[in-house]
Amino acid sequence: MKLSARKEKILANVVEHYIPTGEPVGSKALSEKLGYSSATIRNEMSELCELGLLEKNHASSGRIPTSAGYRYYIDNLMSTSPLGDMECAKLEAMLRAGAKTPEKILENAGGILARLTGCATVVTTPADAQAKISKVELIPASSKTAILVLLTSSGILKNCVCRIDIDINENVKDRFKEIVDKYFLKAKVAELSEEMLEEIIGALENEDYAIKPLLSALYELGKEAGESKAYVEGESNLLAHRDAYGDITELMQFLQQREQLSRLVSFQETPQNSRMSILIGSENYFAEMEQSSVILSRYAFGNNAMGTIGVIGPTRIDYAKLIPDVEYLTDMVGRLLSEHYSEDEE
Amino acid sequence: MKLSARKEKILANVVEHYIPTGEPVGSKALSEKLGYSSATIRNEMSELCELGLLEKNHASSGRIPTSAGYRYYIDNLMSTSPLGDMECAKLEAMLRAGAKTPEKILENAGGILARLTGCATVVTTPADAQAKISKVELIPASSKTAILVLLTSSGILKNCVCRIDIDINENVKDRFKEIVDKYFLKAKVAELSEEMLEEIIGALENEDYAIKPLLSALYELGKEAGESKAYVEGESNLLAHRDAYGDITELMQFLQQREQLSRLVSFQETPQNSRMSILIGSENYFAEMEQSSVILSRYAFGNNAMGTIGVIGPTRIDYAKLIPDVEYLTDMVGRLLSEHYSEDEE
DNA sequence: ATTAGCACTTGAAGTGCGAGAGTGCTAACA
DNA sequence: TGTTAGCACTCTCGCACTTCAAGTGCTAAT
Repeated sequence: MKLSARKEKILANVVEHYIPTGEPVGSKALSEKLGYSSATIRNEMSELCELGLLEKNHASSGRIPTSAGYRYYIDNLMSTSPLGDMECAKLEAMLRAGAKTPEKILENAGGILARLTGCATVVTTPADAQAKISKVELIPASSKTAILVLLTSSGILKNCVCRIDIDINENVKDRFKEIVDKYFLKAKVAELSEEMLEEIIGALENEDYAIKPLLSALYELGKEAGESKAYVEGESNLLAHRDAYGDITELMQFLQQREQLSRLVSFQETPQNSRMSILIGSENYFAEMEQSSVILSRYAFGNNAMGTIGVIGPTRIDYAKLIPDVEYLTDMVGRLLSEHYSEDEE
Repeated sequence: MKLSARKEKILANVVEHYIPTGEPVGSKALSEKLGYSSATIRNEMSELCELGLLEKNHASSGRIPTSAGYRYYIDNLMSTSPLGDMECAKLEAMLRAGAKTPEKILENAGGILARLTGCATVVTTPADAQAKISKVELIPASSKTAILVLLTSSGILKNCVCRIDIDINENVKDRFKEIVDKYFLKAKVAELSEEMLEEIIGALENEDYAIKPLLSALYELGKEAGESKAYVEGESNLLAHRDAYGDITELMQFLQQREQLSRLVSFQETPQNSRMSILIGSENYFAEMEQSSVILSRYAFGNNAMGTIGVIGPTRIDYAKLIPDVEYLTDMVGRLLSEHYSEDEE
């Protein structure tokens, strides 16, 4: 669908007026700005309504953009400008300030983005379903407690504490190492399965049966390394945009369900071509997100591991400003994480 | 302060009527219920107002309890009944379901309590400032990355990934172990200080200087083990109680600041006698919490480590129901964590 | 000490009305 | 044929006004 130049001008003006003010825009205001009479504008707007790009709140009020309207605007009309050097430097400094561990980098990034944009942000932990288990360590912490550490080929590291009911002596360690070498090492995390775990446990000899908890825990760690987990930050920022929502309670409740969020984010990953993904209002799969837009971008580090960072706000968020913000922050996060994990460069 | 039996009856009835309905209660309703004439009730209520236990929203509407009113009610008039066996069993099952790691136990408990109470919950990680560092492990993960593990005498375990710019060979390990043994092992985490860290780093010989990041990271881990961190769950539940708040935005924003929350919770720890702590409305130190109440309880496990679990809701929450809920859940969490960590029993 | 009665206060809810913004449609115009 | 002017119509919003119910404080009687 290609609009006439004049329709595009009108659409762009409606969007750009509506986003900051939240007020429906009428024909008169545009007529002054664009030099056509209000009647002409009205005719054009009426057609834009029929095309599904604009809509009215009630029979007689100004027009506001529909999801499709925003979509057309973003894809064809909007121009974004990259962040200024000053701002980049400031963000980088903030991001580096608390960057002691990968978890903190992500948490920090979410918080910074939330403050920067005044919206809620979602951050997912890095994961790579294609990664292979490259290292497993078992460290006795006390006589019957051990720490299990797992490292994948893409640089993802997971660990947990595990309790078993026997002494962790050399024998146990050896037996564990044997099983790990045979079944877990070099295995793709995506290919770990309940069945496989049960098979391994089933094959345990009697005296080795006590190490079952270790194997279960290891399996869990592997699974975790393959699946990214979503965290939300700055939800309360959305309360400031309450006027853009009918009832904001639904949305807030939705944002507290991590599994749902993971799905929300993973849905975006289908378009393989671009790193950015924008879903506007009704484009979102979830009914609770109908009045919201999501701007997502992927970060990557190490060998193929990646996660997502994004903002969630009302459909009338300032796309032109937020898109570069999100983009820059994901870049930085990827870079910081690489610095943390990489072995060879730097 | 001791009230007459009749005043107590009136106060109790006001509180018990106001909590579920949220409506100010007038003299007429009480007169029917208590058998005194409305005028008598009015006189008594007027005195309760002067005592600061009741107040009016506006010159001519029913009375509602003040913070002091709730306080008197809770301390002297309220009776709580323990949870039923059925409910206990259900909660225990839910809690055990996802209880694979200590972190998950806590997260899970927060979520369960939030759903159970319809309020926000706050959970702090276990910490013990008096604990000593009992074990430190350094595990090379790749040529220049290592995992650092720290265990305290009270059973708290912390770990992180650390990157240094030299190969982690036997030499480095030995040197690190030497320093750990000398300065960190058996040290109280509360006594770790920046100065001490700088002193240690200052004393490094040239060739050892590269292990500085390891020492910094270790210091951070020790600090973390001594300080508990607060997490909130179920904030969106508070939106359902919006009518109990003027503007809920302030509160929501407050709940997102982890440092503030830690303070909110640590303030409660002063009364050493009891495990439970209830702060009502203006009893809270923070202005943002003026319209909220907090019910906190401590869990403990292992050797002296403890944390807090609690609910946050409007001042007119159902104390009689929530107090046993919180109590039971903290007990369970303590027990579950003990099962995870304990070495000797079970 | 308790109660009945009465005047008064206050907020909530409903009504009516006019202003303002904006639309759709028709007819005139270049 | 595309554009514009004009007009009747619609809808929201704020304001003033009324009414109603609930509840109070106070005084006087019991």
